[in-house]
Amino acid sequence: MSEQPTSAAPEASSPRLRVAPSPTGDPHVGTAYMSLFNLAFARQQGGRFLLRIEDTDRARFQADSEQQVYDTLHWLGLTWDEGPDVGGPFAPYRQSERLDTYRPYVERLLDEGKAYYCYCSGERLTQMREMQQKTKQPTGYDRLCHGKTREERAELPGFSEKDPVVRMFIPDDAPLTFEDLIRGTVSAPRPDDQVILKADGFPTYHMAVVVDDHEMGITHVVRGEEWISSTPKHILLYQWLGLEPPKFAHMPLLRNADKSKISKRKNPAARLTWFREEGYLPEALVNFLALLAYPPVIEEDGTEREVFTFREFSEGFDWKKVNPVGPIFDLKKLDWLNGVYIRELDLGDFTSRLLPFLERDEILSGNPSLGELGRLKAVAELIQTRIAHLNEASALVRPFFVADDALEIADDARGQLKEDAGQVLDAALAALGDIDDHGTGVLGTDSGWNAGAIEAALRESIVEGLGIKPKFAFGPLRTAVSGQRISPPLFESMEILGKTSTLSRLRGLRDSL
RNA sequence: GGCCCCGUUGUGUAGCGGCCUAGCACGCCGCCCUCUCAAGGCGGUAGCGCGGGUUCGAAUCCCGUCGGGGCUACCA
Repeated sequence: MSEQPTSAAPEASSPRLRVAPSPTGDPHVGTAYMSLFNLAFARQQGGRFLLRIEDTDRARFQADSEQQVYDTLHWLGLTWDEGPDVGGPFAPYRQSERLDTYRPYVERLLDEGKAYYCYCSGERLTQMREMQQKTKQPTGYDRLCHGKTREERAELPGFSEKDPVVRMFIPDDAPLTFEDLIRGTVSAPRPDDQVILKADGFPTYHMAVVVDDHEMGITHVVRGEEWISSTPKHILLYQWLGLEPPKFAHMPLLRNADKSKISKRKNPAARLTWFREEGYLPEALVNFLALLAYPPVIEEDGTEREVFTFREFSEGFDWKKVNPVGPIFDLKKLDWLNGVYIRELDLGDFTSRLLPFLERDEILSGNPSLGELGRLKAVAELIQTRIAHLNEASALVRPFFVADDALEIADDARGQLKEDAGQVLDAALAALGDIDDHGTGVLGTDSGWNAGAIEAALRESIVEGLGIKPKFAFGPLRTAVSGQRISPPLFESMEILGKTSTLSRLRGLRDSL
């Protein structure tokens, strides 16, 4: 193309990076991973980060996928400066809307003999490939169509009546090495005559990516390692078109436990939406993703710190520090990190992040009352150190929001009860019955019914009075109050439930023995 | 099959010729704390794939080998 948009292109000092997912299903964790590293560098350099939708594969296209990409990346806080939804100086950012853009580039390559039409049928290509594999030949198009007119080609077998595709005519001296920001000098396989324009008129990835990256002023192409082998095709296209190639950084691939490339089939965590469903905090996931293939932050005193913000990650970012080894996507550390972030949340924030999960699990409505929120906050404080995922909250919170007579006693909790359970419950009923639960403070907030008083009364009557060890003394009470074998701290739970509810539950279990 | 990328405890990493009897984090195991479960504290387990070189000296450099992965589409 003669009039390249050099005037509109940004200064060399201002990097422009992009992530370019395909809308072919649930957004992939790899997209977030690539976005994170792209963004870290872009922000550090004061450059721009854009989102481009690569929807050239019409067969695998899924309409709702694009919106999911927006949602999940927004959720993670990995936001873009230009994209299909927000626009930008190089719109449109959806390849299906840029078909006219690619055509002149293809025409030019055709005119100059760097590309040619291919009329081979799919069957012929498949057969050819199988034969090559069988005879242990390198696979690749055999150039049957090269230099032939449609008519000449039609005489030969394996001819397709459909519109022809356009293929690159790869020269013998095609450059096979390039500089990679992460790996240094990299050599890649010699390409075969790659299709650049499909029969349906859509460009393939290889054509579109080069044209778009150029037209959008992309300075750094950061993508997965799987693209190393096709980089020579892209470099060749840049060369043919007289364009300056961008810098390349090929990130290691995330792996399944068996070390294969991470896939949705083998790993539920390959789906980005999964993390939100499971109750992971976006900041924890971002931190975790950064830690894969990248070292911790080094403190002034030389110690390492693995918990850090995106900002810290971005400020110290260096391609040289990226480990080219593909990490196994092992969630253990993410679970720990998630707990760390959960504990760091202030109580109000933590409480409100619980809401969607409690609504989903039908513990609270989408519009809880002030009283419910107050109680939830009190419960939240008790469970904040006790959950690693937000979706674990429901089981612990539920007993606080069910009617006393609707509380279910879990089988394992009931099974733990010993013969002295009745005796313990009776003693508790008597001891707690004596506590005055009327408000005594200025606002009626200080009550005799508080965890300290409850604990003192129960210890006196059961531990000291009956001589039962604390561990066994409180088990039946826990079962009565929560219906569970494990629960938030007992005395605090009783305080939150209130005297009436607590006694009612103790009596309920007592009566069912 | 061909081409390419990669190789430090179970996982993620530090290390870039002597500071390494290989550090850190997670996990796992044990102990402490304790009304359950967590959280927290303390301690422990486990690694340079292998074989040759180079060198006074190698996890660090070179070669080979083995192993894993990716690509090899009118998918990205």
